[in-house]
Amino acid sequence: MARKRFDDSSCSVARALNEVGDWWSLLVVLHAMYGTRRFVDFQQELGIARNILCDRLARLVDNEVLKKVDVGEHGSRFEYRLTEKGRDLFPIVIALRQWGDKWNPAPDQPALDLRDRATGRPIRQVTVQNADGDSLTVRDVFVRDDGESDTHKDKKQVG
Amino acid sequence: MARKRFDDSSCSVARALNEVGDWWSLLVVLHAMYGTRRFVDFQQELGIARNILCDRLARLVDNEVLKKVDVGEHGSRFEYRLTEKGRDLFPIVIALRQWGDKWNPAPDQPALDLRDRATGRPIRQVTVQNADGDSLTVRDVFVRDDGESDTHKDKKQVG
DNA sequence: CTAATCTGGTTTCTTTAAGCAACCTTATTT
DNA sequence: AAATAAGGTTGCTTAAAGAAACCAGATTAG
Repeated sequence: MARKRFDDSSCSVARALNEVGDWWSLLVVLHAMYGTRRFVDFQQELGIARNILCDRLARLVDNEVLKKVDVGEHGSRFEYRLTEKGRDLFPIVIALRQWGDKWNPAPDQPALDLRDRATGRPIRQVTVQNADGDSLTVRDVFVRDDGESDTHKDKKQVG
Repeated sequence: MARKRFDDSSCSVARALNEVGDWWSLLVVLHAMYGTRRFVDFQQELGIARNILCDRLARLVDNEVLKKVDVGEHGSRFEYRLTEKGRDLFPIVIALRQWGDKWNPAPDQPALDLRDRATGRPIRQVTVQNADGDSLTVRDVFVRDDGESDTHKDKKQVG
């Protein structure tokens, strides 16, 4: 597995995937959102190998998605907490969850029922929206070229 | 790399990552959204090894994210097109792009300027919203337990 | 009509990462 | 004082990723 790196890619999706796009990283972030903070807890909840967890935590800390906090009464006790950058992954995690619930629902259990703490009402489906808040599909969006004026040329479709 | 599978995981995020959570799959989907449909085009645009591309395309087809269309005049010409399930990954891809643009902006190029085809105005930041359309953070959301009544117990924080 | 090229792969080989288990060090608990 | 817990590290095995060569059927060029 000589993984290809995307650090230098001009595509921000590729660069994002470089930081959180492997099998474990987003799950670590997800569990951090659930409230998990300790090495052993991540390890047990995820069933991840310890050396891999070490590596992932270190990379997430390097990338400033997590921060390692010395919470040791006398050292040697740590917590991994989400940074703002990490918390900003929230829409991505939720969108993934909703996509999974929609297209690969668990055979038995119902989907997690996520709600607004303030009102107790369910959250909305995560969507891409225009300035008015209307949901958009792939086909409704185009890439505006760098110096594009008001005349529309061929509008490229895009993700 | 004896990768761990999450097919059977009760967590829909894990199951989603099982389908599109590896380094290449989401990039293939992204380029499909850009309009790419042919094997060679994916290969050149992504710089992916051909055998890996084969594998990823096959898996995405298996998972019904893509469909393989025989567009051959006399066979032996194929296109890979997004299914509805695949197109439904749009918010995830856009959220990833926005996250990448925000936290790891490309040194030189500006971020892609995505706009609503109908109005020409920029799209919004993808967020998690409550029923009224207000944006929510991790802390604003909780998991409602299965048979939870109206009395609130400990509301678990969640992603 | 033949040779070159394109498309969509498959095969082989090498490198590297994932997984597992054992071990280790510094607290803290019993 | 011995046992346990936290947070790793080390070494080994397995499996996946990458590179490059090869291949067969269709198309195009000469």
